[in-house]
Amino acid sequence: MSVRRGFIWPAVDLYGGLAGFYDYGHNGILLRRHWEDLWIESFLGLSDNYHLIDTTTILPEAALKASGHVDHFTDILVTCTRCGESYRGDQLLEASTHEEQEGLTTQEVDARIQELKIRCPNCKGVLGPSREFNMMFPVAIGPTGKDRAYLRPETAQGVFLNFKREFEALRRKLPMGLAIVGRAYRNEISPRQGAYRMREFLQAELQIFFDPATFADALPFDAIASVPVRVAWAAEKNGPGAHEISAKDLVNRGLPSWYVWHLVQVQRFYLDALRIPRDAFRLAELDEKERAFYNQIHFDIQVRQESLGGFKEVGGVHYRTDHDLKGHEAGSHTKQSVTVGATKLVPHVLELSFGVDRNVWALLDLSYAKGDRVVLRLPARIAPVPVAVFPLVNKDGIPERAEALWAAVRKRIAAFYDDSGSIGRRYARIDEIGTPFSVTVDHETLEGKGVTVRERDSQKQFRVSEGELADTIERLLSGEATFPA
RNA sequence: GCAGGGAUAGUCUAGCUGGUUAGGACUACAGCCUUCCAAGCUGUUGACCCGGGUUCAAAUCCCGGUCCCUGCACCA
Repeated sequence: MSVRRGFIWPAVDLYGGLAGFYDYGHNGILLRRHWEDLWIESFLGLSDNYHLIDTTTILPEAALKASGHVDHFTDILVTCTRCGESYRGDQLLEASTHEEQEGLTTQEVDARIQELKIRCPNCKGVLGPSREFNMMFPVAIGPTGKDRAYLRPETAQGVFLNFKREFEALRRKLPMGLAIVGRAYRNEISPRQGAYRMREFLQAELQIFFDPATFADALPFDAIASVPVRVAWAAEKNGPGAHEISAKDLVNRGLPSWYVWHLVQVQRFYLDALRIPRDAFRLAELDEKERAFYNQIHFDIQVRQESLGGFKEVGGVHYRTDHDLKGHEAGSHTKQSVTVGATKLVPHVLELSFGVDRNVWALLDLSYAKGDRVVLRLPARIAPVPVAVFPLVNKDGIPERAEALWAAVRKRIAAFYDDSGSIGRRYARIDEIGTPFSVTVDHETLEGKGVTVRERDSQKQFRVSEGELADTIERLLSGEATFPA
C-alpha cells in the first residue's frame, strides 16, 4: 500500500536496493512535511523563546570528539573463527578481568585477549582479530582528505555548536530553545524492520537551555498537575501496557516538575494533535544501563504499531544536564557559561527528540484500516491531500463543471481531481491515501443546488453551495467545524 | 556480521523433474456504459533481482553478489 500509493519505499531498488535507506514518494513527502509543520507549530509554540535553526550535516572530528561520539560511538568487535559469534571486545575483557576497559585500540584488545587466553564464550573456539566499528560515516574533506570529519549522528550537536551565537542574537535569555529538523546518519550494523532503523534519517529535535535552579518557576505546572500521564516504568517496559499516573504524582516520585511538564506537552502532541489512540501511546522509562552516557533522565516516547509487533520508540525526552556544553567548552577552549541576572552558569539541556521517519511510519501503521475497503484514517491536518473533486458521471457537462470548481478550490486548498473509472472507484482511491473530504458535482449542481461533500471515515454526505464550499472545507480541516458542517 | 529461508509486471501468483509466443487475477491506462461508494463489456501497457558458469538450449541446474524475511549479535 505504501508503495502503491506513493508514500515510501526502499531507495535505489532499480539497482537492487541499499539497506537502511528509503525514498519518499509524492504522497509520503506531503504527509511528512505536514507532520513537520505540526511538530514545529506545537513545540515552538511552547515558548516565545523557542526557535528553529538549520546547521551543517558534516562535522569535523574535533567537534564529535568533544561530544563523545568519536569514542562512545565506536565498538571494537571480535568474531569467533569457529562459530561466527561476534562480541564487543571491551565486554569480553571486562567479563574476564572485572575491570573497566575503555578506550583501547584494536591492537591493545588483541594483545589483552592473547595475554588472558580468552576463548569464545559460546563454543570455546579461537577468537579472530578484533576490528573497529564506528557507527558514524567518515567523510574526507578537501583534496588531501586530511581533515577528518563525519556525517552528523544526531542533529543536536548543530544546536550545541551554535548555542553562544544564538544566545547573543536572542538577547541573552533563558530558557531558550533551539530546534532543528534535519538529517542524521548512523551506520547501523543491521538495519531492518522497514523504515524503523535507517542509516540516513530525519530527526526533529528541540534542545531547551535552562537554569536548573529556576526552570520550574517559569512553567505553569499547576495547570497540568492533575493530567494523567501514560507511563511504563523501566521494570515493566517489556510488557504490553502502561499506567495512568498524574503529573503531580510523577513529581512526587522524584522527577523534576519541569521535566514532567514537558512529558505532558509531548503526550498532548500525540493524543490531541496527532490523535493517536490513548492506549497506543506511552512514555517508557529507561534505566541507567539503557540510557546514553550523557542522559540523566530518559523516557522513550513509544507508539504501539502492528507492523512492528508492539510498542516502538518514536522519540525521547532526555535530560542531558550540562554535559554537551561542558564538553564543547573543554574541546574548543571557549567558555560556554553565560550570565543571566545575577547567576553565571553553563546552562543545562532538556532535549525533546523525535525520529521523523519513525513517526510517519507509525501514523501510516495506526491509520491503516482494512475492512470492506482500505482507508487511511489520518488526521485531516496531516493527510497528504485534504480534498478531492469528482464529477459524478462523465457526461452532460458535469466534468467541465467539476473541473472549473476544482480550479477555484485549488486557489485556497490543495486539491485532487479524478474523472476516470466509476465514482465508487474514485472514492476508494482517495480513501487509500487518507484524503478526508471529497466533493462531487452531480446533476443537481447543474440546477444550482450545490455540491455534495463526503467524509472519508463515515462515508456520509451533505450538500453545500459552490460559493460556500472552500470556506466550509477550511473550517472542517481546521477543526472549527465538525461534519456535517 | 553469523545461521536458515526467499526473490517472476505496481500487487498476488502459475511455471522451477531445462526447450512455453512466460499463463492468470487484481491494479493502471483508453473507450463504452453508469444519477453516489473498487459493478459490467472491449482493448492496451507492463515481469523472470544482478553477474558469471554448465548446456545445442537456463525463469528452471551450479557459483558469487545484492536486497528482503526470521533468529542470534549489535542498537546514540
